[in-house]
Amino acid sequence: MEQFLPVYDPKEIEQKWYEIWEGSGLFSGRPDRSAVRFCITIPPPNVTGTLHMGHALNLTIHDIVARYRRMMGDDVLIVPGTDHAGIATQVVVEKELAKEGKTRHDLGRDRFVERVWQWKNQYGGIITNQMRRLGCSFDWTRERFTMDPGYARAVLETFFRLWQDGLIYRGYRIVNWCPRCLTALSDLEVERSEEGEPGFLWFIRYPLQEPVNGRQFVTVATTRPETMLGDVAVAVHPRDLRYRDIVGRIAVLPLVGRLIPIVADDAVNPDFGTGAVKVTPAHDPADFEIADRHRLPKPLVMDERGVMINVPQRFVGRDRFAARDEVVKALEEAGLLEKTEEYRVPLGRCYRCQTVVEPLMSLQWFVKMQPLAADALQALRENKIRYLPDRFLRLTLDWLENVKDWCISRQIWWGHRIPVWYCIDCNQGKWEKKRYGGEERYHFFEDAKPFASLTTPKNCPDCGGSHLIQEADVLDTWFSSAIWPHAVLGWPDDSDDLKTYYPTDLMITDRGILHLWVARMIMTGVRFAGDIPFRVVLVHPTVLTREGKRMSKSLGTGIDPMDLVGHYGADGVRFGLIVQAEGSQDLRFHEERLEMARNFGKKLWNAARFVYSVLQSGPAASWKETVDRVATVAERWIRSRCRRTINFVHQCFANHDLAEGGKALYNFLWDEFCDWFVEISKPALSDDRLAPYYRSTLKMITDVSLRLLHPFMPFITEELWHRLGYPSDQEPYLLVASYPLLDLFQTDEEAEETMAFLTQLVRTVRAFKADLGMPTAIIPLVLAGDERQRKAVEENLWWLRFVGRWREVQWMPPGARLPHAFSESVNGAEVFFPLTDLGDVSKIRERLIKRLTELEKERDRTHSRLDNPQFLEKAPPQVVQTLKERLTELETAEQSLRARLTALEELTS
RNA sequence: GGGCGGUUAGCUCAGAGGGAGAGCGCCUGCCUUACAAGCAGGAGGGCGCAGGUUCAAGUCCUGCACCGCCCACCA
Repeated sequence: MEQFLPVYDPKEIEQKWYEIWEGSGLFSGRPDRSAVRFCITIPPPNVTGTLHMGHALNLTIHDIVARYRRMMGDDVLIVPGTDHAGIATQVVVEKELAKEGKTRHDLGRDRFVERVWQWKNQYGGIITNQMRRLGCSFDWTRERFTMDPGYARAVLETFFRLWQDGLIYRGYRIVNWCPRCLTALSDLEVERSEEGEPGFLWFIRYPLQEPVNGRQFVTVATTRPETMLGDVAVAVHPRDLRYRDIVGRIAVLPLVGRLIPIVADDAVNPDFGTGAVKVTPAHDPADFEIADRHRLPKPLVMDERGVMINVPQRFVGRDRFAARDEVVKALEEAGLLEKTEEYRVPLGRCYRCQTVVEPLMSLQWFVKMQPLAADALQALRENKIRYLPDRFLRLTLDWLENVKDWCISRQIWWGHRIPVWYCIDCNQGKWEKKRYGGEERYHFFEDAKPFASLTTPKNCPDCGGSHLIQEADVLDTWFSSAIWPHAVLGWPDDSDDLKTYYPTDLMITDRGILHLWVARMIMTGVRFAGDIPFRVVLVHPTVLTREGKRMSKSLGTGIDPMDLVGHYGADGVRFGLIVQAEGSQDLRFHEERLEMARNFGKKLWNAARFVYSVLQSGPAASWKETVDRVATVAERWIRSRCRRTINFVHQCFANHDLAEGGKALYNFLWDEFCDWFVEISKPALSDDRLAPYYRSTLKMITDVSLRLLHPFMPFITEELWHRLGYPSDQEPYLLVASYPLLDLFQTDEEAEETMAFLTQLVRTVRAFKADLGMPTAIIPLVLAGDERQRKAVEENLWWLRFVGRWREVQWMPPGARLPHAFSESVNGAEVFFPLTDLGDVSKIRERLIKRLTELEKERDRTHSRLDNPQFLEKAPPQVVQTLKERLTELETAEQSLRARLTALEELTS
């Protein structure tokens, strides 16, 4: 056994153990072993990132579960990895370039992508090292990155199969466009605030070409007047009587002079604004559909940067917001602005850079979602995947039932380039060279014919020509993460890992990415890997600030978990976080909880130090000898309590209720083991007849406790386990030691009952002394009670005197009273304090009176319930019975309380 | 606009039909030979509001209020 360090220093032990563990290879999955498999693929964080509190909680849950299963003997595989996070990473590197006064276009595509790789190689390890610092026992030999060659192959394969199944198409649609990132975004990548953002609703008069029944113009309302330059119609509801006579007539588009029809369309809400709406197909999704229905053109009036194009000279080249002001001004000048109202505008913002997203018509790639959603829906309806809490299943079903096609193309450079090529020769007249974002490139029209290929083709499959141009766009990052579980296990190859570990057991995630990611994994898993990707989706709380706000770096409300690890140790952060993650409630993070966890660590350390010194001080009996003999009540009690704790913790793991499990261990170790058993063991250890057995019990309970706690606090438990000399050839590390099972100890009702009586006795005496201001005094006692109680006290007097600071105890028969003494009753037994001078008894009197009032209240309540004939008639007899017993108890307690009060008065008068 | 959560001690949260709980914080006393990041004792609650069901309601039902999340093209 090593020498024991005097103080607990997390820093010293955490790094050491992680290196030893990782070096031991015990984190690795072992398909060759015959064991129950347990596999999780972690949600890969962005390579660009550093860990935030949400990750810390997520990873802690992963690792607690992983360590538990490993100790239960399973073949555990937790696959870690990172996501290339297309836009996010590109934005970071672009910012770096900006500092050098460059843009990505200065470098060009290839050099820029190279630069991102450099950046990834330099900083990509930060976040995985942070996982290590947290203690995550993941299989780093299987670490994956979503742009690794193998993974890229899986991504392309997925695209290719979708292509072959006819689920990929290209076309003009209104997409969410970020004019800063210069790319399309999926609906899920756009953030919208609940109540919109402050803005205006402008009412614009569109003159009619010819007056109708005296009407000169039609007024439309809009929040985006600049888009009117691209209007192709005015629409009204077909049954709107106000406008019935102008439907089919022609209006003159102000500022432009274009003649546009007035059409009737169901999509118009007659109750909004004036009931007449301008139709701008290229810049509004609803208008796009109206235009389709009425065969109207779709002119673009804004380019990819949000700059006005194809508009009258006055507005050309203006930014969209400047153009807005200018259009309003021009309308005012023309006397066509009827009025302006303040209005909250529902705006979307880019989830990466917070720029206001522009609905913009552009040529994009889409996945037809319905067939994929159908696959997922079927699996979910067959209850193949359990959601915890299960309400999230409903949410997912709703989303899948209403899913819309997925825009998967992104106009950025960092990502998986879409494996589609165009033949220049076959597509004559269907392309042009175009400057795009400062870069010259081929632009293929909607009717150009591309082909998909898994490898870079040399020749056109149709004409054999070699003038091939690859699609410039890359795939949405979520396209590649959608295949994560099977792809990291080796798909599309039929690898050993895939065969062994797929479907995985758990998906542990925040609810924020339930659709963005989890639902899509189910779709691709079912379709391409032939089965659901995971059996259980565990949705954990979202970590909020203590005020209940979102944690975010930009708001300055984020907390760096690594700072916390520095302060409280990884064990402290893990434990402090997990006990806060109760239920499915969001978690308002309180650092005080980490303090609690750190204190717990120190408590554990000191308890172990005590056990260590005890084991040094003399021989321990074997465990067999210890249990085979007639043991003391305290030993039987701690074994019984320990068994209940083991049972409870297993249940908690089964229910994925880790907070409860952690708290149960905290309570067992602190309240029962440290506060009682360790104290009781002190006098036992100075008794030669008991010492060897108590050494043995302390050793055993400590061993079991460290095992139980290891998943939650891996470092300190491993360290203590070694310092106390528990490792063996079969169990070299606590990491792979067996998790305690129920058959280790037996429950012992009798011992628990006796101990409840004895500890209550001790507490009562302590409270009495505290009230008198003499807590450390050693006082004599006289007890009155039945034979069992007398026997219990006498057999345990050796420790009762120590922990309770009693002097001597005299015994009287039950019911007997010691005259001129104050008394308290405990479980029907009576404790007398034969003190000649009680001193100041005001506190005692106060307490007695308070308790009496409470008793009276409860007695009255109980009484009136028992007086109620309906209650007696309808309530289950058992309930009535226990209530009757309760009443008797209350009455006795009240009597003795009154007697005690009287005695107190007599004593002090 | 629709949907889903939440409202219990000063704070963060458990409790899901029959005697209101934990941690932290607070008060009092203790440097008791593992531990003052500790030990011992204690105070503190109309369980959001209003109805209803029931012998019995934090607990079930209805409505309302406030907080938070998700979804939706209402310009």
